[in-house]
Amino acid sequence: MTTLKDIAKHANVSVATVSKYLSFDLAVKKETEARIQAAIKELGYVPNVVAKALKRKETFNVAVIVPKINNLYYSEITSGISQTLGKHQYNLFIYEVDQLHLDEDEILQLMRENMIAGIIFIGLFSDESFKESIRTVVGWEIPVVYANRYMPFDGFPLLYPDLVQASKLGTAYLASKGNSRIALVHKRLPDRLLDLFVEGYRQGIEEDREPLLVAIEEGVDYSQSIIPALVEHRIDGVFVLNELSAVYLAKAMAQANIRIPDDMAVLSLGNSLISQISTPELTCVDLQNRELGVRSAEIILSQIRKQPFEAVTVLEPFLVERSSV
Amino acid sequence: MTTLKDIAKHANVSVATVSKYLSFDLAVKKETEARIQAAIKELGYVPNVVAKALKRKETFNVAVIVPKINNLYYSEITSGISQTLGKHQYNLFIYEVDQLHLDEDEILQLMRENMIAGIIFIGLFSDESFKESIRTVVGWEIPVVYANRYMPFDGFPLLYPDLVQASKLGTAYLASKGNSRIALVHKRLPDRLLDLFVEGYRQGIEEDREPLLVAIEEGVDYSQSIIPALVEHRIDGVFVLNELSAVYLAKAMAQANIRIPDDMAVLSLGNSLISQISTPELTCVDLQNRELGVRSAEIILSQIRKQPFEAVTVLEPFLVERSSV
DNA sequence: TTGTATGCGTTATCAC
DNA sequence: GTGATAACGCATACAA
Repeated sequence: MTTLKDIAKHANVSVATVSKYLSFDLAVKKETEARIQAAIKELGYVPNVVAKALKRKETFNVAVIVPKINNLYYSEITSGISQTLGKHQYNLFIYEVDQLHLDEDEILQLMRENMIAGIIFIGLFSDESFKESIRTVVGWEIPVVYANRYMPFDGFPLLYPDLVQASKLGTAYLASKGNSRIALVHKRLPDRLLDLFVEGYRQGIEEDREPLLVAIEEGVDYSQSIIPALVEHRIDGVFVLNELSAVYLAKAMAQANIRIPDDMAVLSLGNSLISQISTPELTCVDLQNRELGVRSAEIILSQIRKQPFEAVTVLEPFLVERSSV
Repeated sequence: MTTLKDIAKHANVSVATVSKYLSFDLAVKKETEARIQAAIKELGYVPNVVAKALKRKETFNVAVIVPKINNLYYSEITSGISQTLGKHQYNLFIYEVDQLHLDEDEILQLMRENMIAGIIFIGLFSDESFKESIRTVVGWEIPVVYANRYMPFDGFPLLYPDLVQASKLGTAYLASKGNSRIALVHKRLPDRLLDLFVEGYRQGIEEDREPLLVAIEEGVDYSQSIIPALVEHRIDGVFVLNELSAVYLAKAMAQANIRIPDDMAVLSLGNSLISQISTPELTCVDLQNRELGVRSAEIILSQIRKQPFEAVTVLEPFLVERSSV
């Protein structure tokens, strides 16, 4: 392993000169530059980022804490993060909380021990996961962003899709296709979030009417509980607030001989591969997950570099037409 | 930031004592132990892994180099790796070559600069991606494994599924369900791999007969080119060597009013969520991707710890019955 | 324009 | 059992 010292000796200059030259801190004479460059090439110098980090008290590593890696929803976000960090020469640590047997506190401990430059938390829709952890980390003055989870600003940068707009877009589209009795189907969701969707629904149908809300309990049989509820209320269009559930619901409809979209239209929230693969292919609202990742990374980088950044970033969803509405 | 030095001062012992005590190198007196523990608690000591790495010339970071993060096939492997590394207190760096604008050499350079403890390359089926990079890294004496890609042993540990067995399992299952004219449908694949699948096919049908091989070119319309070929040869069962292609093929069949499995059975290679979601749900051969990840991580750890490890690990696939065969 | 010296927080080698 | 002290590879304040 050749070090700065070796280069310095070989080039007949001091370590400081080489160090400064390499970090563009110092204009050296053409001649010294040549000698340094020659030494670097001859000896095959590889800078030691670890030593640099120790000295500078700062690494080039950013951590992403994510509920699940093997899930297209999250991995789209992660991929956006990876792309952006890579572009700026930052490395990406991934911690999958689901699989890791460590609890959150242990993970956070790891962050400090490793002098992580910043942490991106990717939250669940369904609860305020990580919120306490984020508070802790903020207390340590480590740059943080909280992505994917809607909540009022609480001192750390937030990024999430505009859920009201998403709901409005979806509902309006269903309505525009002649569906007048639209249900919102969702997995367990806190009231605060559900209210957002209901608000968007109202804006979408341009009337002051409440949608039928159907909750999917864990492990239910769609044909036993969801479908009958929809039929009973003579629903002609469903907006499913979870992509996978939309797929399963569409399957259950097919089994029950309900034609999509003629008997009932199905629109899903989220646009990963699975909406495309489903039969029929699902019309959906795209939440811009990749962009969410990209922006999260940008905000973390701004913080690390002590540049200004947005406290709250709201992503604008858009509609993707396929054949289920 | 409190350091060993602070602890030492506060506990009235030397840095060396604290260091050794904390790394279980030294049996200290009950009394000194108490004082050290008290100091650690009072001052809130957090060990500095970066300093440790510099001193020990070795980090606890393992890198995974993967073609694509947001792909269930790869992310299942990655998740297995993450789980296993986490269990052993190693951190996981992820580099997505597709998205990163860096080329492979730059990524490798990063590995050295960061004193990565080991690298797991996840290869493509379709070509010997990364092979040259791996050679380079081996030259640097960094522990390496090559996962997912079949090839003869070449000096570094290999892990891959038993493709012959996978093909045999699938073919035999198709045959057992009364399908006698079975085609192998695949995306571009090197001959060496294709031979493996053909070999498995032979073992599966227990006859010395060649299967019909249908190649899917990039961007083709399944109903225009693949389906007619299958119909023309009066195929009654297809084994699709790529999960996503299987889904698209099933879709195309439905459009062409070919009933699955009655007119034609479809079996896919790979068992991610998408086989389950497809209509009909696809019977498939599971390649054990998560287990592949787990074992890859174990082998990297063995290398890092200079323990013995398997040079070649072959994963045994198994059949998952659903309704497309 | 270049060099000297010090320290980042830890481990490891001695010595006591 | 415990303590000085010298590295690890680099950056930087201060000299020259």
